[in-house]
Amino acid sequence: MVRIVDVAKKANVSTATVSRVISNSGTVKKDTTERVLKAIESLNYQPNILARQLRRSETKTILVVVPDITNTFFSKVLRGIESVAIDSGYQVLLGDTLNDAERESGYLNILRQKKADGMILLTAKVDGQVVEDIAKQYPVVIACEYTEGSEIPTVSIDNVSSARKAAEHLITLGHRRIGTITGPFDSVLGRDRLKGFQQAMAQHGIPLDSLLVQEGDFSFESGCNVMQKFLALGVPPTAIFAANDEMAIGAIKAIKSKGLKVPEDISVVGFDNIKFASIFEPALTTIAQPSYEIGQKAIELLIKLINKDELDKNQYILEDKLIVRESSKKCLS
Amino acid sequence: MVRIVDVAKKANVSTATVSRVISNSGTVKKDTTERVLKAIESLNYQPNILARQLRRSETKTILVVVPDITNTFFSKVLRGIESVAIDSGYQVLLGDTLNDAERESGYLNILRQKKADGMILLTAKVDGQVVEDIAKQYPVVIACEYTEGSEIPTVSIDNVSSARKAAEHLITLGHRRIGTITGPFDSVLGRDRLKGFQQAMAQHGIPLDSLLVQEGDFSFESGCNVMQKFLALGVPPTAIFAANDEMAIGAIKAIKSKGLKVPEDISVVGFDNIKFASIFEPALTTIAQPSYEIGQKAIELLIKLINKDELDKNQYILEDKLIVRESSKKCLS
DNA sequence: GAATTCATTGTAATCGATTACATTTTGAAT
DNA sequence: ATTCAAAATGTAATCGATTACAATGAATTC
Repeated sequence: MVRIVDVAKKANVSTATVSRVISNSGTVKKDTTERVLKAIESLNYQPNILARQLRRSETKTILVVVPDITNTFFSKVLRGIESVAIDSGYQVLLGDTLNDAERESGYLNILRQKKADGMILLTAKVDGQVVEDIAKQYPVVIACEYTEGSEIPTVSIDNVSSARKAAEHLITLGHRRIGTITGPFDSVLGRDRLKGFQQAMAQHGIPLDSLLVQEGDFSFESGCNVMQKFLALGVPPTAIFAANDEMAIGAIKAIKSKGLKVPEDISVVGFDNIKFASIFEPALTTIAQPSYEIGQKAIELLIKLINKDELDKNQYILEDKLIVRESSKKCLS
Repeated sequence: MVRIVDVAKKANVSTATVSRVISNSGTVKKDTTERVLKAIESLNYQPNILARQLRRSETKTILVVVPDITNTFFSKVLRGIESVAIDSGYQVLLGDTLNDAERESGYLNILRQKKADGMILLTAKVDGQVVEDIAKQYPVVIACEYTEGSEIPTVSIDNVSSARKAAEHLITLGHRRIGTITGPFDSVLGRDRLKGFQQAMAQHGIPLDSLLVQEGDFSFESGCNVMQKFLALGVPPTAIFAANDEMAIGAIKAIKSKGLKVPEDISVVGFDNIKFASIFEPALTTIAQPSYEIGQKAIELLIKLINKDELDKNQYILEDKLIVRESSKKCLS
């Protein structure tokens, strides 16, 4: 292995000078620089990043904790994160929690052990206090989710108002008996989207039927299962608001397999606008989150935190958008 | 920051002893161990991984280079990799190349700089020789793709025979005029799947119409575009073999938008069996790759390489499976 | 009781780059 | 030619854990 001393020897300078050349400090004479560069080239020298990291105590790595990497919403956020990261000289360490709180907390140690300079959480299942504590000591940004009263910088859409918007869309179409497949109650996301749904219903004076509020876990399967329960009710809902697209698609599959049609018999609205939402048939009416941009903004904030720059604010709310496609329609009954 | 010397001082031992306790060397007396553990606990000490890495010159990190993280096939492979990695004490550094060769080669430096102990490539767009050279110096495993005559360990299915199987399925159904949407010709994957297709046609004595072989880039959009070209032909094909599911779904969308039906008018077969293949309508006939297992096997091999264990063989071919669903049907014309 | 072995612990070198501080060189000013 | 500041370079400490080697002490053997 070629070390900095080897380069120094070859170029007939000290290691300090070589290091200066590498880091472009600008204090090295032109011909010395050239000599060093030539030596680096001829030895095919690559600085040992570990040594640099130890000395500078920085890793140029950030940890991204994702609940489900196979969900294209998250993978798009991740892509936004990664591309800004690379351009800023950072690498991305991946943590896929499989929606498991224990696994999630395991990843927190990576920060404590200084294996990453900061962390972006795309999920927050573990105890809020634990995250708060970590965030006091290390740079942390939460994306997608948002915790009230927290000091941790956040990038997300306004989930409550988006969910309200989605529900209002259905109400405006004349639906009254609306079922909702929520996200897990132990996630803020799940709770917020339910809250928005409830607000819309309340504002239009529609009483809430607790049978029509069922918890899902953001998976296709859970959407399917919950919908089957709805369909088994004496009076099934005429419309469904699902807290994400995967569950919405699951619900539609369940509806279809009962011989019913979407949107003719039951309207369905999803959330996220994953890649597949527009491809699926019927194309899904959904709330479009600016996934890529959420990722970009999150990493920008994180890098500012790492550099101890001031943030102008703590909570960045990006614009969402209701995209009306084929899966929702006027209520006929 | 708490250092090992702080713990040593508090427990009244040397740093060596603390280190021994941490690494479970088993040579430390019971009550000393307890004393050290207590000190670690009370100081809330976490070893600085950077220092350990430098000293041991290992990072316990592996780099995974993916062509497209939003493709659920790759994210499932990635998930397989990550779960085995975590269980073996490794972390995953993510490299999303966006199908760009330049970006891909940028990631290779991570290995050279010792920021990862090894690498798994889920793509290989860069010059084969470059990869070969890297693989001579560092542990590298290629998954999904496979290069003939290479020394680099590989995990994949037999793409040629799988593609042949898919094409034969269509031929057996009576199709003769079969179009294929290939992967990019600069990827082995694209070439291998085309080769399988050609073999099947040749074996059944069906002459190849070069108009019916069109290059795609594995994206939904390219599937759509190529299909439109096929449909504009004087005699369009009665069946399509697409080199991955995303393109197959794109093709089906194009077919439907012309007012034609799948499989009644045109049969379509895909490749990969992504999450969405069974959900889409018509459910996609496709080749199922054991994505999760490919990931697991790849990381197992890589860890063996890192530990300089012997591999019993260099190329692991996993079982694929033709899954016949709704998108393919007997040829009527 | 001396010699030997083994278990336990300590001392200090080491990984390789960075950088504070020290020293030398350069060039301008007088 | 001398002085002095600025520029360029060098020396050596440093980051924090690991580990080769050394040292100590206890147990065992003869």
